[in-house]
Amino acid sequence: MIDRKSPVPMYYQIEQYIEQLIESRNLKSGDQIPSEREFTDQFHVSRMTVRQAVMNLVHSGVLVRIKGKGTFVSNQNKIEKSLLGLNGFSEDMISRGMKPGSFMMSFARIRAAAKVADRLALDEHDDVFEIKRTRFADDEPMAIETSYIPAKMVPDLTEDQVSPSLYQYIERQCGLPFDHAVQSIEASVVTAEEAKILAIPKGSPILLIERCSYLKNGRPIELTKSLFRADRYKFMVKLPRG
Amino acid sequence: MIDRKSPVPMYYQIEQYIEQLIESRNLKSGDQIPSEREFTDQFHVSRMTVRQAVMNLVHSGVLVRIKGKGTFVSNQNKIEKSLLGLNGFSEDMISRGMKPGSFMMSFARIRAAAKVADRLALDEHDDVFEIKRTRFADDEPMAIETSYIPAKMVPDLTEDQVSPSLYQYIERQCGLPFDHAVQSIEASVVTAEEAKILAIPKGSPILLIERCSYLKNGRPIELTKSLFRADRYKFMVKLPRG
DNA sequence: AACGTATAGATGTCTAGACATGTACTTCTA
DNA sequence: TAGAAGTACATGTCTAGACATCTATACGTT
Repeated sequence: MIDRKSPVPMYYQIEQYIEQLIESRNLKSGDQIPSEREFTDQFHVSRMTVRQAVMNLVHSGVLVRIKGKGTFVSNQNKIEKSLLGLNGFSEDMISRGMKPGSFMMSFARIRAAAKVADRLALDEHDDVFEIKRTRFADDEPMAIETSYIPAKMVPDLTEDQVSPSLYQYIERQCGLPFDHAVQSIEASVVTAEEAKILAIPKGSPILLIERCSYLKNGRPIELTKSLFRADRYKFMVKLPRG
Repeated sequence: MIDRKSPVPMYYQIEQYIEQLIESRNLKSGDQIPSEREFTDQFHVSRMTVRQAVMNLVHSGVLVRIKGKGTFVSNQNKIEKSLLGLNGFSEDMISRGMKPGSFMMSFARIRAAAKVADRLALDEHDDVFEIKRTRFADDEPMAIETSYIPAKMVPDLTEDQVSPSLYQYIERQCGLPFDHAVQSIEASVVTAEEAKILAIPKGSPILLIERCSYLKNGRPIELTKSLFRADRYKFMVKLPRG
């Protein structure tokens, strides 16, 4: 179970062992894991080494410790998790218990406008894919979304690949791992045209969300501007301690 | 510097000492902090105790360690940090390069309304402090803020303590460490009364932000509802990888 | 000048204990 | 029967070391 001769530190092997127990559903949310003493006996390592493994998992939110009681698998549910992380529209709607839908209004390869080129750190003459979609939740229009993606990063992008999940295509097919996104949220009121698409009265308040996603290497990979109906959509986010 | 008789653990005292060095700009971004050995000599504690303090700050992103070289203050710049973390109005405005101001409209100890009691996990008959403030940025009204704090958690709260920094009072004076906050952001339009306070036209769009802060022990400690002028304020957030 | 070795000093991993504190339960006592 | 005391066991804090590994530098040797 634990290889003392391995160059992989023992505390890390124990970490992986615990995570694997959770992954394989041998331990479920809220379950108590073996005590430090039990791990000490099981793996023949000192208590401090067990603690190092367990504390790492506590810091990353996988486990929760309660003094005098024990250590438990975090029941940080999916909705909490989705508040913390980077998700596309579909994942967002699913975590809210709604059925996501999408209608592509246009898909084109165009020269990047100055503002877009600036945000995506491109030269003026570089191309981007521009994807305009109306987004639905439970078959009602929820948002208007316009995405820009540098053509040189994802040269073979087609309309078909966008539909299932743009994020998964970029991450898995292209092997470009996401790192984080910076999002800005403003309030505004709809124009007549937007009101028509979203099926809401003229002058209704809307949430204007702009998101720029970055890869692990620091390069921006996607800029998305979204207009959400304010009567149906509330943006939620969980902020860790400052 | 370090009080061995204090019930506050030594590793935590060391944590606060290091954070204070950074706060007071004695240590700047990228600076190397004293080595574990030096702290051991300075505070007469064992190396493992120093490590516990330092590793906590590494896990929370304040410090970065490089094997064989040393431990350094994270150069995650302020604006990045403020996007990721939990900040009060004043910190938020300062990180935007504006001068924060505040006018207290009311400060009272009242019975919690049902909605507030629910969010703060209180009984119906529990008291809360209600703090209503108009917030200014560069001497112009920017937001209307109403905060609720359970009276039993902070029984001795007075108007004077709120003014400099409510967060610091709770965290340092009361010894109640924050863990995270959950924030929801909606768009709406102002009422006549609100428009007057914020000095904007009737029917202007506003950002309605509700924040509930939680302590390390999981208990909610603060509920704040804010109305921000949409023409001046944009909410920004950094989302780590999903 | 280029390369390899030695060394100092930093963090990384690990041990085998100690006592403190909180929780749950049992047992004793008034 | 209610409350106090005890006890088992959990995590929390802390020690004084050990050896490993990595970085940077100094110093020889070729």
